[in-house]
Amino acid sequence: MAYWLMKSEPDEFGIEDLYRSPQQTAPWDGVRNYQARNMLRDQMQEGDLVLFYHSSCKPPGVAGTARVVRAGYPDSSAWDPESPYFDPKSTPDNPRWYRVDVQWCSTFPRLVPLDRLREVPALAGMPLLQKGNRLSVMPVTEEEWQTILGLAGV
DNA sequence: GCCAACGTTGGC
DNA sequence: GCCAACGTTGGC
Repeated sequence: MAYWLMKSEPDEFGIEDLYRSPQQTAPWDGVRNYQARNMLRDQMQEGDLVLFYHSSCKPPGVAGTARVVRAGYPDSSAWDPESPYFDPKSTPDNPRWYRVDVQWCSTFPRLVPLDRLREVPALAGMPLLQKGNRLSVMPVTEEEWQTILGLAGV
């Protein structure tokens, strides 16, 4: 089983939106970056655990956890002309983009802010904290996972 | 709103 | 295949 961190803007889709989804489950779609796509398509497996990160908000940080309940499958929003994620280069016969389904697991009693993550030496290697990193899906080590859950007080 | 960093596009 | 221009991300 692997651990991941996934970013979402809470104005668009935050952990409360996942909590309120049917079966507390939602597709994680709209990822349009090849590096992230490869992880969604090739690596993320049912049962993997996810840190749900809130970005582009005040303050940004880890808001809770989720679980992958369906491994990578084609992101049909790419061939929906009505979707903001429409990409005419992706077709059902030759899908370019992928998504997974995630289910809500926990909302932290308090968000663990990005500032706090930066203070912890054990987390210094996280891609999230590297200058210029823009990946919206990234792997997390078990040690990092445990450290962040510790910071969240859970 | 700014801007650094990075990815993508397209002319050549 | 290079690289300048442009678009996007996301913290500040």
